[in-house]
Amino acid sequence: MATGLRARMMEETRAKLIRAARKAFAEKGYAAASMDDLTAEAGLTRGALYHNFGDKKGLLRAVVDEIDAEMAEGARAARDRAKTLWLGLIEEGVSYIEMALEPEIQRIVLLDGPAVLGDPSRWPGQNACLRTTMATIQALIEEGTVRPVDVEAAARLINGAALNAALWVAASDNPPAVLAKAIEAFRLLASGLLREPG
Amino acid sequence: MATGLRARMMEETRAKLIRAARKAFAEKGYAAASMDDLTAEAGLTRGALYHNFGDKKGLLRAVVDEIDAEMAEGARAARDRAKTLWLGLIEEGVSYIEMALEPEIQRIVLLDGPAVLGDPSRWPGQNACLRTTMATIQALIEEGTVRPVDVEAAARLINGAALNAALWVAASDNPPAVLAKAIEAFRLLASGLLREPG
DNA sequence: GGGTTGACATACGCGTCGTATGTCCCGAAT
DNA sequence: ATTCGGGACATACGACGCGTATGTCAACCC
Repeated sequence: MATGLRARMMEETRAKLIRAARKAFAEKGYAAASMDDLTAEAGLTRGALYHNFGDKKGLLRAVVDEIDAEMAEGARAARDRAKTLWLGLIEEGVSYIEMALEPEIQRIVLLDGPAVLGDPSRWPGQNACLRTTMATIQALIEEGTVRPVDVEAAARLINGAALNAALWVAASDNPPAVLAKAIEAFRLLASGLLREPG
Repeated sequence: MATGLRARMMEETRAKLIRAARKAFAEKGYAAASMDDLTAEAGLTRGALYHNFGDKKGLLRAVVDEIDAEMAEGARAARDRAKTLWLGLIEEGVSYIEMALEPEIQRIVLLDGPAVLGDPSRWPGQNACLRTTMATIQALIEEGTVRPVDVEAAARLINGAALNAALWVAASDNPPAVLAKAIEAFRLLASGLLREPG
């Protein structure tokens, strides 16, 4: 590949900035995070930031894309561990609920992300989470397990329910107990998609 | 009630500020809305703002509470127009989806609200929307139509799915068509709560 | 090895929030 | 009726943060 020295340095600084941004955005929220402090923490200045990401929103976009990819990867792993495809869909949802308990994901992806970047389904990072769920549902329909339904609509609703549940769980006084209730309700709701109710 | 002149003036300025805030927050978003412009539009200055609402977040809280109450009222009306209680729950959800198509609700309640004020279930304005759905589900369980399930969990998931669907619909290229798909998928999902699948 | 390009630092202007201070008028007490 | 206190709102001020414009130095190309 013969990646020149310039390019390697560039990737390094981008990585450092994204790392610092994940920390700052998660701890203080997007609005309260100072670009001066953030870049200083990364051992750089705002010059590097505006050169690499254009503006503050650009940095958030990069951070969200990275986390989104990690979430999708986790969900896919959860799905593949399940015995059947249908249980895979359930585990995928449960996985989202559990992942969203992490403050970093809460704050950045679920709260600030949509507010600053707009509707998640329009994110250019292609929204890996949504695509993963859509693929699973598509397969379930072809398999005959799930009733024919618009794949994107179902995926959106399922993910929306899961992520919203996670927000609720994380803000509750007793997360473990509430998590159990949320998962139970999620199973019930999801079963509405089944051709033969289980 | 013998409300004094002072109190009446106060209510008037609060109302004027909230009116201007709804407009500004909806059009420019919370972050980009200038308190100077906003208060000027209301024929006042920032002094009135900080006296009545404490800070910018306080104003947003007041706005969100007002809109939340209006949404809950609309949902209740939709529910009461339905033939059966179960159809009432569906209509309530559909009502949320349709209401959230208005940019004002989108921007203020669904995007900026959670980002600035945190998890909606913790909003002091008691989250009228959620309570309305909870009441409906509770009645459905007592009626025997819906399987026993944690009421708050079910309501959170149902509402989350609906509102998330609305975000998707509003951001789509062809809202009417997408709206139909969303409603269809919503019906399916909700039917998962039914004791006897229909 | 000199010129060019690009990555990043530094310096500045502009706008905004929150507060501290000032002003004026309603309402009550005498 | 006059005075006085307090509350509602206006004005003035300080601090901070974003984005841009300008500067600098090292890496690539010939």
